[in-house]
Amino acid sequence: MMQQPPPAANGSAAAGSGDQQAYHHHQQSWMMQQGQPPAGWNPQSAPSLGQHQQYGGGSQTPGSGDEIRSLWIGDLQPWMDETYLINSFSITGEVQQAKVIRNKQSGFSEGYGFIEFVSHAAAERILQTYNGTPMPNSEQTFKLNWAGERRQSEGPEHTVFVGDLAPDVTDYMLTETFKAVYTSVKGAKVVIDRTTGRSKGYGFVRFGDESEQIRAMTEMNGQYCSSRPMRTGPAANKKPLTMQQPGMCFVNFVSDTRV
DNA sequence: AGTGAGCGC
Repeated sequence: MMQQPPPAANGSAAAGSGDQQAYHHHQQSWMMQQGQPPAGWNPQSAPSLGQHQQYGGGSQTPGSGDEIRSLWIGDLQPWMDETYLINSFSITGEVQQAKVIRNKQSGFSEGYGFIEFVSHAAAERILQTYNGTPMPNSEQTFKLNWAGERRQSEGPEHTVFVGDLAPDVTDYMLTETFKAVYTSVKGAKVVIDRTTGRSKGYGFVRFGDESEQIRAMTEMNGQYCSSRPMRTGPAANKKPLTMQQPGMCFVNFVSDTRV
């Protein structure tokens, strides 16, 4: 059944063990090029049907086996496979295996996956260190979270839609642009086309404070982020907080003033 | 161009 994993996979772990806090160099890579597959990427051999590759060994099961050692990772581009994920964290020497979830029919990546580390502590360290930092060979940043959880539910949030974004605007830039003005900003997300890896030119900013959200919709309209003025407006809420009666259409709280 | 979306395909 389970044979020894390829030596190469474990080799990196061995090499990286020891004291390695040199995780990454966190730079603002706003100026990076649009995400492109690395040179080695071969589109012809893209989806390998039926092959679920897992790298690294699960041989060493340290200490308490019930603790969560896996992280969920999202915003993956089609060319980001298990090897890419392993390599992304191999410097830590703490990654054990990675799995990209693929569509069974097409074999294409679903855009997310799971990475297992040697321990809960290791996984937590990686989560803290890497989340939100630039991914190798990509303009995107790591989107990590604990496996087994649903999306982070940080309570009720108030969201503003932001359009007309310049192509280089990242989550970080958008977040900071609003944070500079509004203290309750929880984060921002620029919508990325998963197939191209490029920004769709719009995104969302989440506020903890509703009054700030309301203000931001008008105050930030026309303000610059990167090279272009933004356009702000109410965000259509696709995840209703409560069940609503079917067929019953609730009031529009905000008049649609976007043009 | 224009209202994301992500837990084991």
